[in-house]
Amino acid sequence: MMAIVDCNSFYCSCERVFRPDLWNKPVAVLSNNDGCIISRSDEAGKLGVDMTVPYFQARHIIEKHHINVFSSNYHLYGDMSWRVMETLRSLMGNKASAVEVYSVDEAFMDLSHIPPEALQAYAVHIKETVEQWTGISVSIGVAPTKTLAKLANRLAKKNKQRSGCINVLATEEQQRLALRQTRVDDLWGVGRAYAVKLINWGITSAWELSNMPEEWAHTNMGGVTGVRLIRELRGQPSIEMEEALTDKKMIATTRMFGRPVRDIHEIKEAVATYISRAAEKLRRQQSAAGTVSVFIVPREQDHLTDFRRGTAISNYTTLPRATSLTHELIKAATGLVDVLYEPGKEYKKAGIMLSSLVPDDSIQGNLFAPHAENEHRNLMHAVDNINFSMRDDSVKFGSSGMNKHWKMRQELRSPRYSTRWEDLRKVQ
DNA sequence: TCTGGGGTCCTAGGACCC
DNA sequence: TCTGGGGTCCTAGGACCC
Repeated sequence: MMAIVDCNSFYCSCERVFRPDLWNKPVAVLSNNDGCIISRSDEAGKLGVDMTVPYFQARHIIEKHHINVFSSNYHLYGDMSWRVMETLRSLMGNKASAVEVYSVDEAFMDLSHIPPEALQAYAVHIKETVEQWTGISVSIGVAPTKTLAKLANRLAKKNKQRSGCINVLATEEQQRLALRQTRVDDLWGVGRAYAVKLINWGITSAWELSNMPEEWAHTNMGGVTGVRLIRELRGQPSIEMEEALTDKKMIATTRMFGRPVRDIHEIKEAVATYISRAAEKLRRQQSAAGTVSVFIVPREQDHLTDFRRGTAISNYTTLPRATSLTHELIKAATGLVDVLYEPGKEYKKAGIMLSSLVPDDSIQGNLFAPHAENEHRNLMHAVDNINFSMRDDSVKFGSSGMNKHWKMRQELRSPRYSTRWEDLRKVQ
């Protein structure tokens, strides 16, 4: 059997761990740039704060009910996430393959060693341990496949009172009932596009979908992906547990600007800053990038297009040799800005992507490489160390700019309680 | 006025090869 | 007029996830 452990209103819960005065109070967390709501507590939900609505639209409700709002604080969430995952790993005896970290607030666990009659009690044990050790409350779904576990968890969250945030679908009877209660567009693996298709075909419940032939799924739902989905719904495991800690295949950094930008130098500063951040991640996993892509999004036509897909203008360069050196990557990226930028236009967003990642075998320096190259590597290493131990961006490249007028807004961020000494919570 | 930021996998189709 | 068959690799784009 498979379990999914999912933190409840994760970002809000993180904010509350260090603020007991907010327990049982409505809380909401904003996306980058204080753009929209990306997490809200149950209390805030009941007051009418919906997920993904723009902040400016929810603002009147927030002010009226004195809802506590925070800009996102990824240092805090990242650290709390690590604590939760470590707790799960230790519960599984630190067997690496038994816990798969699926996202910042979710993990799959392989419970095949637990006898069916003990699953419910074991799930309670997991929940209580995580809550006691980390202060974060979780919901748990248990079922024979990942897809059914996700479905079980959804139902558990929908009715927290009755379920106690735990739902075990051990028998076929329970699974069938759960499938009947779930709409097809609420399934893990069915997004907006497939939902429309399915409903047009008259398939509305997960149960109905699970009864469709595999060949049908193959032609109509993305080939093997659709077949896997159907099998998973029928209780045949078709999505395996994945290796923990695999290297990224691509690293991206993209941001909205805090205000529209028309100056090419500011765009280049932003791009250089994003590259620096991505290159740091690149070196952390000991990779080098063979391709650098850049995109910028003009402000015009805002209302004509889906703002997420936007009308990004993009281009990429294939480097003569894969590299992890920030200044080489910056040079390529700012060169692309020259190609993409049109004078007179206003831009609202920019982003970069590092791809064609390969292991950087020579990251330790290479005896036969030119002297200068090793110097560069040592420099990068030093910069990473300083920025890690002191403060972000203590040391940075001049091309990243000093003033950063384009920088995103983040006016309501909480302290980094658990990752910065100076932000440590004080107790009287 | 004000709408996030990462990622992954899969398929189709073109280029190219023998 | 009539013009094979099979394979691989790569890329763009669609779909999904949180």
